[in-house]
Amino acid sequence: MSSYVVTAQSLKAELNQKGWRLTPQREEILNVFQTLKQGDHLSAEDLYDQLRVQGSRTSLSTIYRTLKLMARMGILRELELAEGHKHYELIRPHHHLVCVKCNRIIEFKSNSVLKIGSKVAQHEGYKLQDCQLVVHAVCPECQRSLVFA
Amino acid sequence: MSSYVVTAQSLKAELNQKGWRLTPQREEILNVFQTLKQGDHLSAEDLYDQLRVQGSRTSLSTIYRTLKLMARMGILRELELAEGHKHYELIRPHHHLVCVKCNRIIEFKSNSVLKIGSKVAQHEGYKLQDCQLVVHAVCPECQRSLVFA
DNA sequence: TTAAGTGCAAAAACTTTGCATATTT
DNA sequence: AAATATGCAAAGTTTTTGCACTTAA
Repeated sequence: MSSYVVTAQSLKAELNQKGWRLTPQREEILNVFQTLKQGDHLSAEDLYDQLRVQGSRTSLSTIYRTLKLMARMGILRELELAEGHKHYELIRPHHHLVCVKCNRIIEFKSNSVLKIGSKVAQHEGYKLQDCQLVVHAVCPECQRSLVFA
Repeated sequence: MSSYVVTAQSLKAELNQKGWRLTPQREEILNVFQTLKQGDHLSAEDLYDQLRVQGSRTSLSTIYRTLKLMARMGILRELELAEGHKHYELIRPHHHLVCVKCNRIIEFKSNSVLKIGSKVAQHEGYKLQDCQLVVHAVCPECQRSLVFA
């Protein structure tokens, strides 16, 4: 998977190779994801707000376009862990344990899962881009609470 | 995972236990999923159309409400495999290999994945509800085509 | 009987698009 | 210079909600 280390440089190279361009907006967006702490993911709106805080004037349209582009390129992973809208994060090999009641998320790693994903992809002649296990479960606190018990 | 065999009866029991009700609409919706062939998933709109064909007058509102309810109960699995809207299917232990370019989907099984999921959940004190691996990759046809190459 | 569920229509939330302008290559 | 990208505003989709009426338990 090519995306373990994406830099503005490598992004530019990859874009140019396809006749596309590295714009300040795309670079800013990549930068936000790169400086995000592990386990965080952003929605389009989150990203918009964050960029505003940094003084950027990038529009929501551009954000949506860029998010989709980078997801297609295999740089960002699109997540639908909780209710509502999509979230994005840089593709890194890790997985999610999500509480179906309170949406709390624990991140974990597993080489075995990656191996299984690679094997399946290879078996079908697919070229692997990302491999993500989502475990839905009820966290200890929610098991004790009576809400939706 | 309790949902391997959901029947109208067991659904009614589970609902009543929480002070909720089994309505004709909920039963119809469950029935559509039960008669769906393996590998199929429905969006809210799909389900609405299908119910219409069968002569049901169930509203879209009710469909959305029921889908969300059954997903929370651990009967349905919420999927966000392709672009656009959510899809739903009965929870069965299986996984998805998705082409990131054409969205073609191959379904596969893996006991190892389930084992990993169970172990992680248990380790954190979570009560397992569902465990799903999604492998994103490029299918052979799309590797050959030049679109987004 | 009565609390939960439904349908409708309206609103909200999220995402995409057309077009004129600005920018990378 | 030429084609791609952006911003804006408008439109499109998908999902949620308020409320009066209905219905399962």
